[in-house]
Amino acid sequence: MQTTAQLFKALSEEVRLRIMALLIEGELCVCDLMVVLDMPQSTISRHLAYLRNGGLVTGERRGVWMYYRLADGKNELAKDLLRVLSDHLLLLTVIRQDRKTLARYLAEKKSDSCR
Amino acid sequence: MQTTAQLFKALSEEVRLRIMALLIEGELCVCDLMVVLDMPQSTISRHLAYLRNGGLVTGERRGVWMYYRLADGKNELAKDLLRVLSDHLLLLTVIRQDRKTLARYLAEKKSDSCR
DNA sequence: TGCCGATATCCGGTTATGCAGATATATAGA
DNA sequence: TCTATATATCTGCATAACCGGATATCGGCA
Repeated sequence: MQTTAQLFKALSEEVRLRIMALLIEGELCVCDLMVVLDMPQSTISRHLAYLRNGGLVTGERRGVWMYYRLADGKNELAKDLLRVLSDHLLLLTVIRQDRKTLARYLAEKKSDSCR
Repeated sequence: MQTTAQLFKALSEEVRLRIMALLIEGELCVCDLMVVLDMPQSTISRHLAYLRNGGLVTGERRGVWMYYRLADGKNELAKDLLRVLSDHLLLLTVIRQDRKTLARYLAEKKSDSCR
């Protein structure tokens, strides 16, 4: 119950929805998100912590970088919500814009480096 | 976008999830919810306002009483979420307990009166 | 019109959450 | 071990949301 409310709370914030939408495309590290969303590192990191606690994303350290991806965990509700949500998010202007920014950024970015 | 986040925020609170679960059974007035949830009127009313603003429920005045029901509105996301959510809520202990309390209360309650 | 009960909104106090800069932790490489 | 970089957490402050009691609004009825 507590957990269910927490799951919704994790999704109740614009920045976090934008992060979720970007992660639908595939895993990203914190510095990728900083660039695409143009926000300070501490802000990104704290929002990721919310999503992590809500069981929506998982982080994996790979060398210096933390890569985040959508959680494909045991949480049935999270999975169902994500399916419904992703269809919806793709219709929104902000999200489409973010995706374009991400694509442009990934194209320029040297592989293996984060800058 | 704003609206999407607001929708999740409306569902990010235990009391509001409990209200939603009770309304799945059918429409209820504020005083019904006061009895079942055992909370002061102002609290119930304010939570209903959140749900109303999120487009999740609608209220209809009938005489002195306001009856609330799940919104079957134009909001596609809300509809999808509700479908997913209701399956999930029925598994939770708190929700099952509330339903029992509601059933007992409705059985005793004189029809047409609110007490 | 005037009263009463049902509901919505206001008030104040407390707690949670937002942000951004500062600091701590962890890893890679010299 | 020392340094540099990436990320997480802490700090301080502003805003929003919680709660419950008090007050305002609205409909029904005399």
